[in-house]
Amino acid sequence: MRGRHRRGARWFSEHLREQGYRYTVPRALIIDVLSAMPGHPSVEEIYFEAHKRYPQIGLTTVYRTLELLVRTGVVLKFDFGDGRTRFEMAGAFQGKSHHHHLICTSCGKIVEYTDFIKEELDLLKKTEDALSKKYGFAVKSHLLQFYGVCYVCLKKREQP
Amino acid sequence: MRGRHRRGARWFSEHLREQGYRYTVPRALIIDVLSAMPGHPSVEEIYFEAHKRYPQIGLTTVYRTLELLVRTGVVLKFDFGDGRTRFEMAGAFQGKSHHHHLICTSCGKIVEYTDFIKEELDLLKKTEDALSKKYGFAVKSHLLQFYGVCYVCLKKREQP
DNA sequence: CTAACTGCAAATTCTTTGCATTAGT
DNA sequence: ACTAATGCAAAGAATTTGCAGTTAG
Repeated sequence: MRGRHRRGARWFSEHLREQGYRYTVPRALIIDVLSAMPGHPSVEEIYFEAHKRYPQIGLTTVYRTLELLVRTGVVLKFDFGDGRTRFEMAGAFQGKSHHHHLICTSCGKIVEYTDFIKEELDLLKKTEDALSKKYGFAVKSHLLQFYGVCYVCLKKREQP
Repeated sequence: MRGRHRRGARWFSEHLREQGYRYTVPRALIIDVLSAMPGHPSVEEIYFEAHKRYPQIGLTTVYRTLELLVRTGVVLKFDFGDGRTRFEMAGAFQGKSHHHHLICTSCGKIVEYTDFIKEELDLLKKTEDALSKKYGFAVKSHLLQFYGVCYVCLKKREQP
């Protein structure tokens, strides 16, 4: 894997331009910052990092930029149920492959798994096609998450 | 299907009691109201309906009760991306079978589909087992949603 | 009886909007 | 230059919390 698909600033610039958007300093920065952040940062966390490098950035801009990047397919948006929206670069822009999430409903721990993904993706693709046909939808994406209790929390419950 | 699995007040009463909770008037009412509501009502909508029959109910109680019912597996909770949390009775309590959702990101229309579900559930079950083993999680549930643009919105886009 | 539950009001938290200013192309 | 994008302050919306009074078991 190792960044094989990583995209440079040039690519993002063109990607945005093509869709009629400008490639601005805050946008470049947010892409850069998010690409370097592990896990699934919230708006606040992204703002915090961006602010370190460019103190005049506003929280509003972070909100608006993330919304734009999600809309143009550069960033993925998740709700893991902790009350804040979380983000990550779409796989292809980070050298990561497509993955799904396993969420501990007790402590919030998130595991990204890629095992078993191939079979899942095949079935999801098949389902997408069938749904498109049957309901006349242009299906664009899917969300698959598993919820449970992680081993740490399981142990805590046994002997509290 | 036809309510084959529908549960009566007695069942809910015992279900809550077993877990150490009381079966109160507001709780009974919310279960009743939600069971009768089609689609995926928000907290406000559930409150509105409940309020008709029992005007002294408070919005806070609706929030707290739904949280409780979700926690005890009676109700399912969804985020379809419109900024409010949405709910429905878990399939078995409504005579509905397990289903997934197809969401129009343009107008918010939700389609519940049950086609292909059997195959999906088989694979999801298999994945749950594998994830449980590999990551030591006790997997409790999953969420699968498809996003796209419905035919109405597709048409609007062609000729605006 | 008495601990759990309720309802109100106030507080919090996340997110969006309006608008004057700045900056990309 | 011309318009999209930004940043600030203020508004808005959903959800949570504190607490005194009520109710189920």
